[in-house]
Amino acid sequence: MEITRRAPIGRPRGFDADEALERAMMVFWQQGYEGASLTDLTSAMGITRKSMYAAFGNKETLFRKALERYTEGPAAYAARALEKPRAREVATAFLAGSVSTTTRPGCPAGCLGVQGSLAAGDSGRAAQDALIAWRDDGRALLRHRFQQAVDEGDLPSGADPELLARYIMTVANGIAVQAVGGASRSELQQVADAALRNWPPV
Amino acid sequence: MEITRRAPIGRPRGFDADEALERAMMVFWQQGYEGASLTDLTSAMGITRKSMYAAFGNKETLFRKALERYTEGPAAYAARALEKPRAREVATAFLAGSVSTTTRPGCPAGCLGVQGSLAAGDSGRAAQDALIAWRDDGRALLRHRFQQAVDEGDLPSGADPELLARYIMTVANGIAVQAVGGASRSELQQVADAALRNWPPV
DNA sequence: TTCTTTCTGCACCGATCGGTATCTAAGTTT
DNA sequence: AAACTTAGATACCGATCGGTGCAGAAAGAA
Repeated sequence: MEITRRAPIGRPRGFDADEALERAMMVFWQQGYEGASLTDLTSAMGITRKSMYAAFGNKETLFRKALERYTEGPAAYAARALEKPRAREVATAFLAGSVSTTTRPGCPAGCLGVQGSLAAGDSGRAAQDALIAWRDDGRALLRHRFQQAVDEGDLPSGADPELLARYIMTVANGIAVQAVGGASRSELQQVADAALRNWPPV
Repeated sequence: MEITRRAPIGRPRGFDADEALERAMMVFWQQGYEGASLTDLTSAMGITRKSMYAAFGNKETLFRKALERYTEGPAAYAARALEKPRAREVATAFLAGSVSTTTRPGCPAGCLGVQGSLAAGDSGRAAQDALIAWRDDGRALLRHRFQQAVDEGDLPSGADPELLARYIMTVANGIAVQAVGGASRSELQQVADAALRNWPPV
């Protein structure tokens, strides 16, 4: 069985697909799905329409790939937060990550997972649904993590993991909206601190 | 001086401008500024493009008038909340109003002041700025109200009106995002209750 | 009646949308 | 060298965008 990975026949791609995807992610992050035109995207990516279609399919699949990259890049704070040993640290790290990612210098303000997912015309409905599912996934991960904390005695047995997860997600979403409105990192960190002040004691 | 309000010359308008504006508000509420096309708007309003332009100017002024109507209609809970005698009641009523307005049956989920204000292409930037200013206004009103509460001794002297206002606004914005994602009214009211659990005692 | 204004309805404007087609040139395989 | 694939550039597709122009009818004021 030949498993040698041979190079594909033909002229190799002349651009770095990862870097192009990174640039596309930034455009979607700032302008949302519908607000980002193909002209915006391809000129930021430094490639032609044809190359974009050959490499990524179409605008919608490009968006989905950009969202994946966002999850593993700027939004990786979420996965890291979930690994903290204590539920309180999970919540604290999640909100702190949300604050720093939505206010990172050199990146668009706000959260790609929230931008442009609220209102949409017909053409953006699929992207809107994808982002709603994305946020639901994040909330489910938090819920499972908090359930685990209850099982371990890390949270009081009366604590409601579903509610706690929704609460944290709500504050994080609000932080993203505030960031687009120009709120500074320190202002939002104060809000995050305030939101955690009523965290259930062990 | 003649102040008699005489009827304007010419054929009178054949539709109810208030009702047409109400319908337009609903479309903007659901689809955002850019996501709402003139075809969507005028067909919901039941009038032609020409009539719309004659009555409201253009799409942008129509949006601004719809936003005013929203402020005085569905979002009037904010003004009512500010009149409560105690700061705690202000915060409670503000969040409760936010929950009920973003999940009202027969109306789009979410908040017109948040929808479509996060991401925008070039054509939607003016509307985006208008909505950011709208949210800033709301936050300023809360801040002043909480400052007054501090002055009256209704809040502890160490309380930070700026932070409290931003905190409440952040939670309300997050509630709006959650509502678009399909969260129910009771789920969001629980979140609002949780957010107020750490309100400063008198 | 005459004037004025807005009505409805439809065609139309230039611009942009997402997406393709076509060309030549270039690089890597067999 | 032959086969293959991609790159870049440009022009184009039908559809839709926000916004107008024009026609004729309708209704109130002069």
